Amino acid sequence: MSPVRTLGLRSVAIGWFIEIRDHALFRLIDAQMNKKPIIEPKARQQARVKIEDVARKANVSPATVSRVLNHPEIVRPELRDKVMRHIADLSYTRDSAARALKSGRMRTIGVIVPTLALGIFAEGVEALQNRLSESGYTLFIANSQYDQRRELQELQSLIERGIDGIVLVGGSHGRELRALIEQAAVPVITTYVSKAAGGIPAIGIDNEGATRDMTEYLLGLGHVRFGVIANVNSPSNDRSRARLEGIQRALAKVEIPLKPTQIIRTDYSLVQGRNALRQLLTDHPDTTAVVCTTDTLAIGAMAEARKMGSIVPAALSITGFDDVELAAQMDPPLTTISVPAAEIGRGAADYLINAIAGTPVPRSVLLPYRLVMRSSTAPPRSGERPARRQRTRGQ
Amino acid sequence: MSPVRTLGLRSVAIGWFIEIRDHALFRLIDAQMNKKPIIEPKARQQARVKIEDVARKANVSPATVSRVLNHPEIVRPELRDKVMRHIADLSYTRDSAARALKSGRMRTIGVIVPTLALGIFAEGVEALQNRLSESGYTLFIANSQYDQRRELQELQSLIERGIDGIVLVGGSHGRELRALIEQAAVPVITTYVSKAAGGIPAIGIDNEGATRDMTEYLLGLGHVRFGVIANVNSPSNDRSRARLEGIQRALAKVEIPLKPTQIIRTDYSLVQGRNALRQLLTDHPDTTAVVCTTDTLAIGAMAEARKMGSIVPAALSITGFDDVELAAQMDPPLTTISVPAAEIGRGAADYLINAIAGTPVPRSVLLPYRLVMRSSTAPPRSGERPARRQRTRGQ
DNA sequence: TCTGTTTATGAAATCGATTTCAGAGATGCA
DNA sequence: TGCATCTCTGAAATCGATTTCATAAACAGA
Repeated sequence: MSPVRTLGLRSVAIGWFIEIRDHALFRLIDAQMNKKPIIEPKARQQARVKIEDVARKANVSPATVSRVLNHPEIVRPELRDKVMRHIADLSYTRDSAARALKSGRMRTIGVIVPTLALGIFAEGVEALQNRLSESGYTLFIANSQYDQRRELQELQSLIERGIDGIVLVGGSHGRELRALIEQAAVPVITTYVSKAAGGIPAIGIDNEGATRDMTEYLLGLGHVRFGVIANVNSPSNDRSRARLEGIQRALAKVEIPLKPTQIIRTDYSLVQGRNALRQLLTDHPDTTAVVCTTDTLAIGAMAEARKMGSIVPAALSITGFDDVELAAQMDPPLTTISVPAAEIGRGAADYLINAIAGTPVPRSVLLPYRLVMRSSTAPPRSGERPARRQRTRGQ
Repeated sequence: MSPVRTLGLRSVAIGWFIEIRDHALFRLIDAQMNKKPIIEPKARQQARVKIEDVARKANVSPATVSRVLNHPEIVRPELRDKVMRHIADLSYTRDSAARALKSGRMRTIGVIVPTLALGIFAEGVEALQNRLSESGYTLFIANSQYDQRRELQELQSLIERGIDGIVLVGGSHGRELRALIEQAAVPVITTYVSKAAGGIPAIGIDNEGATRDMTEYLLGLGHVRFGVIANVNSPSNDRSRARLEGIQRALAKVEIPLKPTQIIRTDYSLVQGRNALRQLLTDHPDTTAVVCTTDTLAIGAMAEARKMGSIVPAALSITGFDDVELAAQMDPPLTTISVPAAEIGRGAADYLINAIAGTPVPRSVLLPYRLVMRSSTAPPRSGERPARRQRTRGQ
């Protein structure tokens, strides 16, 4: 192919319409034009056992074998047994591609999570897979690294794969993504949130409500000088933003100001939690309560507090969000919000299975969270306002 | 269907051959016989755009459209552009089932991990998926919950799906599983170990060597009274067994006895680590070094040590394995073995991609681990033997 | 024994994309 | 100009399982 032709194609393609260049197929075409070696299909190593082979050995027609597999009750028992024996003999398995082609069903669900590094997502995916597996579905997994553009690409790839349903995380997805889903006419559900943009059904908890509760609990203990550590840096993480809002609302309601410097906006990691707490206590040494939007940040904050000589909870109350396994084992154990990740995963699976079957399904499911009060929180040492109730706590 | 017939089939089926009952297809048949509603295929929501539609609109044959998509360089540029335009117009995507049926390639890899709850597996899967995605592959995920029987079932399901390659974890897999893989003629690689039964290629670290190093390091510090906490209860977890063996060999070499009561055999969890340490110190109060086969156990052990008033590392050295994010943030930071999980995932992906393409591939890959010396280890307070070198350590 | 019904099975069409094979048209050379 | 060669495109076969339709066999009732 001459360079001129390539140029011609390129300019035309760009000229028309920007979306054309994004078309999933074209990315592959580009790859091929650039001679990036796309893997060559290799000849099948050995003849696969086909339904016809079974049929021949059992002296029946392929149709009968198919019926034994798909509608055993309409085949005469002796014949059925004979066919089953031969199926086992040849250890025949059906070709799912052919099956999917004929039936139009892949029996496949896709999930796109921001990352698997978060235990809470890993747990949800595991529950999702287990439930799907019970119903004969298989799970495609992809991760977006909190990047909406990448989420869109992965989704495109999954849709091309012909998935029957898709599980997303969070409520903020671009219009492009919603259009893609709509056009593919694939059932979707988004998870870990209670509602999503564009009317996508959701299953999860009320993140804002949870931190509002948490903040009110701390207010109830008598705290007035708050600090917040929130991983709100990635635009697609609406969970943490909702959590931050919950804190802000609860404080606004009782007219306690929260200055920008009292909110550390950061990314997600233990080390970031450490740094955040250090900065917080440097800027506002009189802080008595730190609300974190994830346990990881809270655990980092606790580690740093210890290092800085600030006793938790006597001098400083710290709270988390997620209730990871470690939270209960910290010293002191961490007060946090428990998120029913496994239930979310199972619920998402059930939703999609029903939606695919055409069974009526609820639009969205709101699951309860639990405020788990442990010993990382206590009344402030000397409340400015009289503490409503003095609780004694261990450690 | 009459109950008699059902009975007949059952007894016959059981009578023949136990393996027959395990055949994947038969599980589905059972489900259907029991009238468990298997999801009914629903009619396609809307007529999907087919290659023929594009061909008609562009006034070419389906063959040409296919060529534009698969071998663009052999189509005349003007024609190619026209076809591409119509493809974009109709936002046509090919039916992957039909494609897979014709080409015999699904462009799909399957992975079966014991669980995703372990960060180290989640990390590996994430790296695996990312690398595969770059090459146009999609990843099926399944988990075995450390159950070999379940691993076999999931594998069967994946093979029926027509996967082009399979990633496993660990080196101990039943003969049935190996037979299944062999028969399906699917490239396979197992991960996190350096070698596997049945000649399955592996990519990972030398688990035994790692704990041997760790133990020798502790011996070098002057420790002689050891305790071991090992999650060796699940039969499929050969990693932890190898780790336990590494400890035993290192001690045997210097003729330090390790009584059965000095080895706590347990499951995998933080709480189990706590309990194990308590029991260890109850039975052997003079223990100075505890080697754990995972960080989670070690972290649990550290928490319990603190609670029991045993100062780490002054009174008790504790070591882990995996180097999870938290390990470095503990107080004191945990001495452990760093496992290159992401590298393992990437390596597995590369291996399979090459194997599928027919490129020669190495049989196995041994990756280096790192012994990360932190402050949870120190010379024993009063060495029986003279400590070779006194190190001062923080905290 | 014969007709009408039910039941069980086989032949053949079908799903959608890919690819072989053959032929139409363009081009090169004598 | 005529023949050979090359390039490009279309018709049709193909992948493997499912399912409709038709038919053979079995059976009931008269």
